[in-house]
Amino acid sequence: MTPPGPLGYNHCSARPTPVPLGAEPIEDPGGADAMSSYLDQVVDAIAAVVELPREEIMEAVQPPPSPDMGDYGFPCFQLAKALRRSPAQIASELASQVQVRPPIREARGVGPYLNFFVDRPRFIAEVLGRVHSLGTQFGASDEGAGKTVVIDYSSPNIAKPFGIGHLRSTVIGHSLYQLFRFLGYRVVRVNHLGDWGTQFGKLITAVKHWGGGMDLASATVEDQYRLYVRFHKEAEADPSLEDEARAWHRRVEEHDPEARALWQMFRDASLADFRRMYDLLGVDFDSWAGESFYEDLLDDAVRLAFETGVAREDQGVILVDLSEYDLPPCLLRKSDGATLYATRDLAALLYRYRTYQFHRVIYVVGAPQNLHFQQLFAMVRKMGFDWADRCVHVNFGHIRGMKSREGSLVLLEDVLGRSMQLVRDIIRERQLDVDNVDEVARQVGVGAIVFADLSRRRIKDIEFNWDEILNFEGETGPYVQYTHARLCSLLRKYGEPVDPSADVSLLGEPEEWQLARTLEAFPSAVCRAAEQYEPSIVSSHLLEMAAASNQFYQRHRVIDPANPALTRARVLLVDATRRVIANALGLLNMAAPERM
RNA sequence: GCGGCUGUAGCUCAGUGGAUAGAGCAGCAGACUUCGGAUCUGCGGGUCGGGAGUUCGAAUCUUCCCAGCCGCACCA
Repeated sequence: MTPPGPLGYNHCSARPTPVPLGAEPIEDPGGADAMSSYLDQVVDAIAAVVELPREEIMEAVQPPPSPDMGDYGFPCFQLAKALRRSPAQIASELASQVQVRPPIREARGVGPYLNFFVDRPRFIAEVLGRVHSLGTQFGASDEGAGKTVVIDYSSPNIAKPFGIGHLRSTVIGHSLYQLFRFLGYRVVRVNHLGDWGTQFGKLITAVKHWGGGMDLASATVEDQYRLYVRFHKEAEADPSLEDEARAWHRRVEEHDPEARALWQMFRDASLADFRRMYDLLGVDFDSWAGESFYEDLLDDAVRLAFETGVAREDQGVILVDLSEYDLPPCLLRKSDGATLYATRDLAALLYRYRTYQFHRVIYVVGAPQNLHFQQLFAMVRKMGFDWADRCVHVNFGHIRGMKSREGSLVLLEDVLGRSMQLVRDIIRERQLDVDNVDEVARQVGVGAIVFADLSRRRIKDIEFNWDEILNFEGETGPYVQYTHARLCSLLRKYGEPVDPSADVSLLGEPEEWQLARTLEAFPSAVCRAAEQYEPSIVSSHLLEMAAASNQFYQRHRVIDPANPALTRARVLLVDATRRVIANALGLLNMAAPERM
């Protein structure tokens, strides 16, 4: 389906009023594009000499491939066609015509491009001043004030243990929570637990058949999982087991005491296990209203579907015809009277709108359920609710190489455990100066797994690979965290307070300029990430900042007793970098340890 | 069969219609006798799945193929 448009942001395209010359540290509580005034000035300069709408110029201006070619570039191909002269000729003519005034320092024709150089010291001063004054709020905004976003994520089927496959929804959803909160939205985190349905009937059937000697009260999730796998194995030979499972599920729905007690037991055991994993991940929810929560609302939902004239009875089932949306019909009640996944999701969606009056509801659920959500949203639209277009399915590719029904599930607990152990090993082998080893092992070990997941665009499938996920070098979570820790170490060594009034015009090295530019671009990366519901935009920007930081660090000495002024300026840059990296890590729900 | 997603270096992936398609991993060769080597530098490696079209300009947009994955009413 076509996702609804962005949340009506004006954040990313907003043009704050240009900063007057000599302005003091910029006050912008919104924290929007700090330097868009530079782009504005460039566009103004072009607009004054070219017969093109401002918006078109804005669209066309882009950064040149190399910093020594300029800071902003305007391609002249289009003009060449209209003016019947070569683009290169036009570019150099325009270069001599445009008004060059601060903060633009120079305009130059570079081949077919009209390139601009800005006042870099001033640019750097503004970025660093802004980061210093806004701190953890650099990149944040209040565009979401008064708006509520409901995010449904993680939402595991708790008849199975927490597998690595569940991780994607959990970390993408939690990152979106951080992003939207950062942009000022009120965010309601909902874990729509899959604690209902035939899968529990299967577990009950399995325990009835093969769980004779099992101590049900102390059964672990692993025991449950063995039952689950065994059920699917046996059901291949004996399909009547499936009927039995459906019957047990119906008895749960009908409040049969025995069925209910068994269901409750399985649910409690699973939930305890899941909570342990959430604690490890640092993930929490505002609502744990799972499918069972909507039990009493199912009849109402089906009734409403009837009353609005969208549902009808057909051959013993209740369904909603969606042919007008080119979608297959959606079943709300089976012929045995039991409800389905779609029924519960419909009830949940209606409940959520009533309860939260959301500006947007986001479902972070795998791409295999694309059709399901198209049907769900089409159903509420057909029921006449105009908020149907505020519902978004944020889908993602699945993790391949595991089949939970066959028992080849990779458990999240094992992955996190091995990752954390690896961190401990590294700390011991390298004799690193870390006193809280367990805490750092958790931060870095978990961070590695989380980052691996969030650093790819969410739609892509992931092939699970131990070697790859346990590699901490290159474009990885530990790499970024290490960069941060090393900057912190540098500041510790410096030992004095950071001086926000340091003379940053001394920062003339290419690596310093490059680093400042990546810091400046952070707020707009945050915007794009939220607009596209795509945390990987934050992670790839984070990698850029880390790379720029490491290149700077490698080539230039920061603390130089012989040059205190330069030291102060570089310390300010280092401090700003460490702050922005920490902000970005926070948006990915990763810790920023100061030593590791 | 119908629909959707994906296809870029050996592998994993970036890539606003614009300048010489970039990173990391793996491989090889290197780095400051002082700020942390989980770092940095260099080298090799590309029919951007294929064809056609639109455009001054296409990895990017349109269309037709091909391949892989996913989905298509009594599972979730």
